[in-house]
Amino acid sequence: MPGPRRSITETEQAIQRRLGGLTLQREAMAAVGNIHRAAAAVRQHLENSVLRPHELTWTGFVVLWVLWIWGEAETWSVAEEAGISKGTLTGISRTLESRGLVVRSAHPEDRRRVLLSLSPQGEKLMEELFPAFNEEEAFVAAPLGPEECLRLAESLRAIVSRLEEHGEQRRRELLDGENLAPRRSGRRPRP
Amino acid sequence: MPGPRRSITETEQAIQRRLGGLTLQREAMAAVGNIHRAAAAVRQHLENSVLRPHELTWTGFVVLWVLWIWGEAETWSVAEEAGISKGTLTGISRTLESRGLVVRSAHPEDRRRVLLSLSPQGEKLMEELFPAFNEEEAFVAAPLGPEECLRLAESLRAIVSRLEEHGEQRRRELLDGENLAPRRSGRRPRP
DNA sequence: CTCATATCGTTTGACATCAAACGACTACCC
DNA sequence: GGGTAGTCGTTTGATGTCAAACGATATGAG
Repeated sequence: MPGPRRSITETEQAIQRRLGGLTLQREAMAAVGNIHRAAAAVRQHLENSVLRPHELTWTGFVVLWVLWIWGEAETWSVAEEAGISKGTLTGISRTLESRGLVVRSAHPEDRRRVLLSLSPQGEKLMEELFPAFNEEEAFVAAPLGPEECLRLAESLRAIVSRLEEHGEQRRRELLDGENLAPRRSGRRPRP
Repeated sequence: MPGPRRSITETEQAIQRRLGGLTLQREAMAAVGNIHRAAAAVRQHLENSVLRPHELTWTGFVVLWVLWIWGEAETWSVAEEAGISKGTLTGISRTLESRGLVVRSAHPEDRRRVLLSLSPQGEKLMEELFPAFNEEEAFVAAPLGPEECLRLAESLRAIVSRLEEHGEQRRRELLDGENLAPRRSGRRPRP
């Protein structure tokens, strides 16, 4: 870490100064802001400690993890669990398959669908990787202690559940009137 | 939300089954796993509610936010605060500059450096965008209540601080012996 | 002054990422 | 049994992402 990086405390003080006048929900802002800071910091650490020696990207690992936990699954379900779009999963699973970690097989009853599962080699990798990964999870969470970890997990779970249950409706309400132009990027209709 | 998505509770039960045999730090795993689930869910919600009508990406917004809070800053510092690499920032600031939201100016004493700041237009956008953004932060954090928000923020801050203080050393220890091949992707040395 | 070394932001190449468009396929209706 | 409406995974195009290489500039030593 080379430069004089601003600490998280300094950042929060600067926010206070900047927002001196405005009336805002400071608690929610602190919580949500720190979720992202923590997620980025933890992801960076895990990528550069556990994953890099195996040349695995974060998302690649998440996909392997999903298949390890849930076993063989259809692609749409894997994308959902991994939190990525189905288009992204196409690329990821292509990469993982080329490395021999994942097997793609046809659905027996519907030729549109594809089933993903771990290869024996992928299974073996996860058995080695997961304990190391968990070791680093414990390292980053060390200052918290078991009880605080569980309370943290519980609070975060409440946020995820809220969005699972009410997020889509909320977005509909917010954007109802507004005419959403189609995304600027993405495939173009043929002329 | 089309398909029968697995809930976060179902996921945690599946993890329990899969890891029945192994000895693991379950509390840390639950905490860290939920940090990422929550971060992804919240980011998705904010992108698709507040940011999309303005055609802003998440990272673009974060960069604007950093400049808004801190004022004019050098690029390396902005990249650090935004949690992205300096190479990525080059692209982002190019995009934001082309939209007239950000101004790039030369450092008065060092012609290698570049200073970034918000344009008046960018300033105006943030004054409009930030309250809306904060409103959605409050929406996602609604089930928690102010005290729980602050406790959540505090726990996350402890994790970020731990990595700020001990992360690099930890990675050095873990990877010391291992010979890290240079990243597969990235620019190649010319022949 | 000169030359080596360090550091800045940019470029590069490989891949990730999203949503819309698409082709292949299934399912339903009459 | 012939259309057609819906759903699957893939392709596409724009942008994001990283770390190493790079060119331009600054700094320091002799």
